[in-house]
Amino acid sequence: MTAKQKPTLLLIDGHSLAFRAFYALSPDNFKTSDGQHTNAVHGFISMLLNILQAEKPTHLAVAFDLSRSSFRTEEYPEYKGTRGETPPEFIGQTELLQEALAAMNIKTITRVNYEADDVLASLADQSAAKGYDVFVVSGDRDTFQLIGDSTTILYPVKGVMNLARMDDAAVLEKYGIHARQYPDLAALVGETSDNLPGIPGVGPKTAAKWLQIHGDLNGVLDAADSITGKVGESLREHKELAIRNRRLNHLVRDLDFDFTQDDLELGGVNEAEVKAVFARLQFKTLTERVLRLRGSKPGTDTVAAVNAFNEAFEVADKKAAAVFDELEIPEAEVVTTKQLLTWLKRQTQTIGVSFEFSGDAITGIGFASETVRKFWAPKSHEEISAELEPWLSDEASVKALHGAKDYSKKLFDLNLKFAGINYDTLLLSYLLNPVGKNFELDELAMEYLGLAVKRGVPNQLVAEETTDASLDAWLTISLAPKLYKLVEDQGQLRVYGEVELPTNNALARMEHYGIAIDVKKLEKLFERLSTEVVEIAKQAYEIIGHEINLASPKQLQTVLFDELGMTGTKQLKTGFSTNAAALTELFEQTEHPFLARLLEHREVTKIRQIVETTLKAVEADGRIHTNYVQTGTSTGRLSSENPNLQNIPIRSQRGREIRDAFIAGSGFDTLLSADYSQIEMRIMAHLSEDAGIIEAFNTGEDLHRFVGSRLFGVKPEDVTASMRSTVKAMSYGLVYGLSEYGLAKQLRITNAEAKQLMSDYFARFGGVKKYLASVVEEAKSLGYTATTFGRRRPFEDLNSKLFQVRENARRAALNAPIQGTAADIMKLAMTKIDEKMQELGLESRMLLQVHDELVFEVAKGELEQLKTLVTQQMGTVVELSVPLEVQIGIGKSWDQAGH
DNA sequence: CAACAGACGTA
DNA sequence: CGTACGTCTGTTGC
Repeated sequence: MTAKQKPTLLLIDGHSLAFRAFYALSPDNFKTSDGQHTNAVHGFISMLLNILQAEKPTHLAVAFDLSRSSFRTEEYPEYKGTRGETPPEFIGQTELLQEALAAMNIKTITRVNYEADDVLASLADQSAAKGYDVFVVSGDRDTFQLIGDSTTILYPVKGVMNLARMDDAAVLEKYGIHARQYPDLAALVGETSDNLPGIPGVGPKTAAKWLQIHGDLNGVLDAADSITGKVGESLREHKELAIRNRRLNHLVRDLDFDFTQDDLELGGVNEAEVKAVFARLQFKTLTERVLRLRGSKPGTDTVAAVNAFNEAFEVADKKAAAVFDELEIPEAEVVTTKQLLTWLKRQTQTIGVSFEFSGDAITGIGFASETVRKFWAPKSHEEISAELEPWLSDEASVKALHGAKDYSKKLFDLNLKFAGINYDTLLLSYLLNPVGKNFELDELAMEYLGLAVKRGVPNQLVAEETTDASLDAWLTISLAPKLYKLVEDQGQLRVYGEVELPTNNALARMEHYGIAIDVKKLEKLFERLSTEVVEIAKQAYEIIGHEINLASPKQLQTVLFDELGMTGTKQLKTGFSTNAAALTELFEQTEHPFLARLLEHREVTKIRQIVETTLKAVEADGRIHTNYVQTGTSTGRLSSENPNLQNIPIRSQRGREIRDAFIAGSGFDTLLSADYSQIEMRIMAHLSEDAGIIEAFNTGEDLHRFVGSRLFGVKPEDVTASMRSTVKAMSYGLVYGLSEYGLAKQLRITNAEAKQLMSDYFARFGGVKKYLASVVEEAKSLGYTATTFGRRRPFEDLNSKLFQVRENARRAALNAPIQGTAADIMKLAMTKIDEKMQELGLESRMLLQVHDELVFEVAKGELEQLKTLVTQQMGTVVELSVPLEVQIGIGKSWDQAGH
């Protein structure tokens, strides 16, 4: 058979892909010098070029919705009614996109009263009938009904910008039904994004099961009477919803057009037009990619357009941060040891590095400059230490890594020295967006480079198939200067260079060392607690006369609120709360002995559970090596995981026994614990410049007693315990954005009393009031808060129309600079202490950080020296208007070292 | 088996 | 309706 290329038509839902691009790329990074956002246009064109390359269509059209109204909204006004307002950054981009498409000689189609998908459906059907292969790009799953032998849907999937190729087999695999049945399934299940509720209780699985048996929606409805159970009942009751949904999700396939497929044939782009339009968009290499399209027509070029283009880029180049170059990923090259060393020796620029591990062993290392990718597979650990370690440990060989701490720790474990790390793209991206959850290289490449990295995922459009370390190294070196520039522009260079980056070293060492555990002691404790649990549970069962699962809130609700007839206090989604606060309140009302047993059971099982996970985390060296996550919080604190050593119990006696099993390891004398006393209140004093609070700290008087005496107008010695605890609750509450309502609830007073208390407080400590108000005001106008070191946290919800959303943002914004400054201070102290300890060659080690506390393992004869060093460094990292007080404790265990 | 809610440990 | 976390358990729905 002779191969003649079948004509292939590519149809795109314009809004759908533009929106998809908008959310994949940050608008902040795609802006022209006059402030027009272009991320949606850039992403769209970039995606389009990828598809053209991958599918090689001969014909192309893009359909746009004209407005939100269509014949569907006429029938059902709530259709798509849940969609929010258009984001302000998106405004104007549709028009720009249409201009860009026009310049590329791509036909755009709209139709009054219809949605873009109806246009696509009609074109797809009519073209398939004429022998075309058809690809439809749409984020609307309703288009699955178009799938056929010649029609395929390219559907955007989550994460980085990718398109899944949905044919009948793919739909069958994902949903268990054929593509033609999909709209029936959607009708039964409903579509939240279109504001179309489905049959209550019916999910995709149930719907698929019915359709497999009964063929289509009509079949299911006809058989409704024979479907048993709750869902059957629900179906009979709500069948008209499904019928309506099916009518609305049916795509119109017979629209007439005043053009033919021939008019959609891809010709060349109009070079002058493209240059003119793209110059306005300030797209540089994207323009080159477009002009490289097959059959570009240079004919109508004009001098003016070319000049405009060149001029635009002279301006734009100076504003490099606003302009994106389309990047070419270089080919990876596998190198021998000799080739690698020769190459490394010649490099003067920063090198991107990424390691590949198998277990603990290094199996490969990627290296990259902006234009080169190298991959080296060492033959042995010895080869690494002999050949590469000189470069790895060379301070002057500057490196860029993504997540340097984890690599440093692994290299410490392998006894390799590692230095010269100036760029950590993980930390840089965290500083740019500390609220983010995903800091993976691929995601960052999409957001900051406009680059969709493909790693050979099947069933997706693949531009580049590779998974090796050299790609990570190249992405790292490509991201590093851009992220660094952004961090610099935001004034966060200090927090990066002085706080985050150096903290890497201290953390890598702490994780590498780990903390010693008295395993026998914990095992005994576990046994003892288990016995207690059984005993307490037995007593509880006897009281209510039967056994239940005391860990099940649901079963507890039945016992408490049905069987025992108690009146619940706090309402949750699933019924009344059974948490400790609620149980305590119930106990005060009823004095029912079951509640006492239950509360004790809760405490003991919780402690036992922590003992169990702690024990499981002990490694072969008898120590626990937690993982500190430097990107784990939105305020700048660390978090600790696997296991979390920042929430080991201390308040209850049973809990403290766990701390008693955290001990100094063999060869070490004791543990030393150093903590900042009341650091957040001190920062509040400093930031607010409130004379009263500052005086309290400077006189050395107990803070709460001092504030209490001012607030209640009595002598400090006459402040009663209850006055002091009221003041303490309020002072701490303020750091967390406490409201009158919250204060009233906590102190069990009326709202009016709480209001009076707060206004008295603010009257005496006016600086605090002024400061707190200014934090919110500034965050509202700037869109972020900042610590004294410049660490930012963005806030978008401070002007939300929804009370709860707005209030949540307000409280978080009040707290962020305080908690964040405390975190900065602690990280800085850790770095200084770590550096000093290295410098002095101490054998003692820093092991744990718990936000305001550090735990050290003290080597013989070093106690006094370490004590002085730690107190000195922690106390003097920053100069505040109040002293930074450090408390030191020493003991054989963490519990004994605590205070 | 995964996702969610509820609970609870820490600063 | 006081901030910031991580982990476990039961439950639900896949």
